[in-house]
Amino acid sequence: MTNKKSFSTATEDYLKAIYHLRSESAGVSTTALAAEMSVAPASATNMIKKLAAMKLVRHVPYYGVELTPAGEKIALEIVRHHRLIESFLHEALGLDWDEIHEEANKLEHILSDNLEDHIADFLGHPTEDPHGDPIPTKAGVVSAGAKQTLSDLPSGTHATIRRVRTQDAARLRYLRDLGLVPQAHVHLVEQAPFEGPVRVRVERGGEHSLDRELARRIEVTRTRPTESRRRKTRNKQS
Amino acid sequence: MTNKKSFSTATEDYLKAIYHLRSESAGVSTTALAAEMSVAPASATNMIKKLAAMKLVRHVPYYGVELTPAGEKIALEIVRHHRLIESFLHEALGLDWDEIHEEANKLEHILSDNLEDHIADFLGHPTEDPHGDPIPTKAGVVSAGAKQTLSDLPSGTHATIRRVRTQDAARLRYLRDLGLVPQAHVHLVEQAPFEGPVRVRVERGGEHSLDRELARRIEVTRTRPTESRRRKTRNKQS
DNA sequence: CTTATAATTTAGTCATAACTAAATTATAAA
DNA sequence: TTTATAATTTAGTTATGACTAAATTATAAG
Repeated sequence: MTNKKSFSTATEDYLKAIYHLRSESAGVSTTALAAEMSVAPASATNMIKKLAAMKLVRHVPYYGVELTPAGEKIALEIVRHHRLIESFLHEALGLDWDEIHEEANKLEHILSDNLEDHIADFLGHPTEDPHGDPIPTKAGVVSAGAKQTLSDLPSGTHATIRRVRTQDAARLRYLRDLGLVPQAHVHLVEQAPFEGPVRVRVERGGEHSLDRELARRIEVTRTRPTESRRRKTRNKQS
Repeated sequence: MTNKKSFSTATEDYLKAIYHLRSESAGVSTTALAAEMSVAPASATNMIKKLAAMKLVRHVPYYGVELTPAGEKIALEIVRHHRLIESFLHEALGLDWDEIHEEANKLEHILSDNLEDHIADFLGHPTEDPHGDPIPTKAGVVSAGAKQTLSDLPSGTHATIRRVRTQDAARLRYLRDLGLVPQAHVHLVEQAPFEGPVRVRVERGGEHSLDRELARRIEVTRTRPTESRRRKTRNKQS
């Protein structure tokens, strides 16, 4: 039980990147991986070969890579670490939600099992981080996202924000200032045609126009305007 | 103001080790440094030359190294990080005091200025960590230790434990079980001759014999017997 | 004053993970 | 089908920081 293999920071980062880039259809291309890692394509090729030798990825030259079960296990562990740390930094230490991603990128690699458990206990075993990203369980189970985005909603509908898919600090600050954070209730006022902006009213906030690109990064679930919403009181979801 | 140089983990660890090994008199020997770093002497020599080239240490071949002001500044920053993290892990997350040293050894290198500040705020800017080790200020000021140890106390005296100078997990667990932790009040029952054991009674704990070697690692300040102690023991001199 | 021993340094290797430049393969256009 | 372009891989280099073996320097004993 003491034989928990240890991998380099670089190895873990590549596996995490592949995990984030993967899609159902095809493998992850060398170029995409290199871009995600901010590294020259040749460097990615090199690393891919090492990962393949370690049986953490499958590599079909000129086609792409995909994670093996062993590789995915490590990737999920890192993602769990990352999101637990983000939650902790936000909840316990009051870091802003645009600061936590970069910190977590460094801390995720040196989080011991023991410390991970203490943090999870402290937080009450959360299932999502401050951006609404699901936190994999220790066993490696991730709750499926597959949500609508602000960009998909018909105008006139109401929704609750569930997840904000960006780690860009400037965008995150902007969205926070607008009140567009997970659990916020919004009313979709208008969808401009021709991929134009989306107009939303934020409960307890103003009305704002959002770039379509950004709107697509905001995942929501539709909600009906509730009694409590109309009365401006807190509402409990079932 | 954005130009804060960044050093490798290895560099920081060597500087910290030199800081811990330094004495007023002489430089730190290559062998001692290599031992502290668990590295071959030749590796230490190599690193010393790099550190000297970076003007972080002064090196007199075959004599030893010592930190330059620049090197000491970095060492103190790492020591501050280390002790703040130890405090945080203990206070906020409830890790045992024998677990925190190893965790802090990893975390100290990747603590951002921002996170450091948040942690210090959270803890209320403590001046000592859970072992009683002083936490350097941001400016690099360390409160002097220079205390008596349990080994120096005349028998019959009372004292308060101020600092426990070991990071060995097993010893720390042992001392904690005996109640020999900072702020604990003790009564020195007997000093056995010929470097024999030290017998102490711990307030709200039992009476124990401590190896002289270990006793020397426990720093104390003399205190007069408290009300509660006097009522119980009815035993004084001084 | 030599010599044995201990400490230290030098020299040369290895592994990791980045880089550039050149070669190769795949894909799309003419 | 040939060819231009884009993607990918190969080859060789670099910087860190560890290692061993050999050479050097300092120290203490006879």
